Amino acid sequence: MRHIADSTVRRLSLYLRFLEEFEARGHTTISSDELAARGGTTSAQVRKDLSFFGSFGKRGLGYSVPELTGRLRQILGLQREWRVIIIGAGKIGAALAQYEGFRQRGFHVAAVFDSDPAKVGQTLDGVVVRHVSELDRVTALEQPDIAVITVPADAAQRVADQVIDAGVRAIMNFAPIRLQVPESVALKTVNMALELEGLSFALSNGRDAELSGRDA
Amino acid sequence: MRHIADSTVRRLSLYLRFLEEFEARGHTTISSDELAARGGTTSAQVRKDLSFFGSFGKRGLGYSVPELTGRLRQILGLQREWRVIIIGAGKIGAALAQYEGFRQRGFHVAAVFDSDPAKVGQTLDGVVVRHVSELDRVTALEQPDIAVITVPADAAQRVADQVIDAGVRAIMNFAPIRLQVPESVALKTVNMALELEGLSFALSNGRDAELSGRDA
DNA sequence: AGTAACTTGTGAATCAATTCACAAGACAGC
DNA sequence: GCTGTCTTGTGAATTGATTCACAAGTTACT
Repeated sequence: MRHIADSTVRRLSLYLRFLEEFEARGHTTISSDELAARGGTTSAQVRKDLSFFGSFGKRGLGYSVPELTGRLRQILGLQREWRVIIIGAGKIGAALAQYEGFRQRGFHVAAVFDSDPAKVGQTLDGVVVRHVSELDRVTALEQPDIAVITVPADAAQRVADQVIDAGVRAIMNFAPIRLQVPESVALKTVNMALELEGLSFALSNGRDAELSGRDA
Repeated sequence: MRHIADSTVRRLSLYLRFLEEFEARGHTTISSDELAARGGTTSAQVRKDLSFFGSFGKRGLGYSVPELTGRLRQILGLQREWRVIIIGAGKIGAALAQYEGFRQRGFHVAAVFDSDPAKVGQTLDGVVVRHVSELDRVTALEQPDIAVITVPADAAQRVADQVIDAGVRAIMNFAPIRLQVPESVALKTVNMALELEGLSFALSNGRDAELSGRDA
């Protein structure tokens, strides 16, 4: 398969959301135009995004909502359940552990770890917080797919190395640091301060220096 | 000023971080090459990013660390303090209210709101949670610059309209929904589920369908 | 069966971002 | 002050993403 841009994958996720809404409302078909309007893009963009993966529509008719929903789930790998571990049970880690949006979409929080003995043993939405010393043992047992790192910046790289050694191939990093990971490991970093600075820039430089990012 | 890409602004924020590290270590000058290596990009990219705003370096020498630091702060609008309000004192709202990274970078949480009477009156890191019915009154008084929206999806648009009416010109949205805002309002949306689905895609499609996003 | 009204899928064209490559400036050593 | 070594700043070239535009299907209607 040829290279798929991150922006394309992000839009596919959005399309899936909208399709689920349409499905709930009983619509059985949808046009690229309707999907585009809902997602703030153009019909050509929608068709191009889908064309990377095949031809799912019928000319003159549009797309079957259930079929396209299924295809997108398949493309995005959402047909199976992914096992997630969270390392760092601070404010953000705890919030994520209890976030319903994850479970709903098939991301199962299999374990939560922290280095603070005061936090170990606490229960977050049914999952007990374990001490990080158990990380290797539990990881070997649970075979998690994704590690969410919500530890302080100075511990993040160490934790990343550890979970990669243990076989984790996808990391979502909330520490404000650029993690070094091998080519074979997928990495996404969410940095709140960076986002806020984007807003600060926009406010300071007016609407001419417009945001071209994820939001229109 | 001509249009500045979101990706450029994001990199400028990163350069600023690295400069602060270099400054702390006592370095007085830095080359575009060093900055690039630290940020996972190329020296040409660094110079091009900076060139949108002026010429801050000396040929043969590089950049003065304190000077470039100051320039970047100025460009990003970080010389002043920004007043932030958070609407929604749930898990994520509370975590953000107490996040040190904000304060450190000049983002001052001026007020937190929630609609749940049980939450109203609680204190988050020195800020009392107020009832949303006070939103208009407090906003008129405090004149916040940025609103962080951490309410459920079905309330997010209503809250956005309300703060925009009240004069807020930048919104950071954590609700999993596409907010409609006027051209003149800067908007950033952070959607955790979307990010996780990006990882799910990467895991399902191997390293060929590589992430081209913020992480290398 | 023929016509009109739709809508997809996709090469070609355009627009945007990144990388190349080099002239021009700055300093150090002699 | 001349030579050699750096490193910036920036047009030009390249690479990548989006938009255009239209042939090719599909259905509904007559």
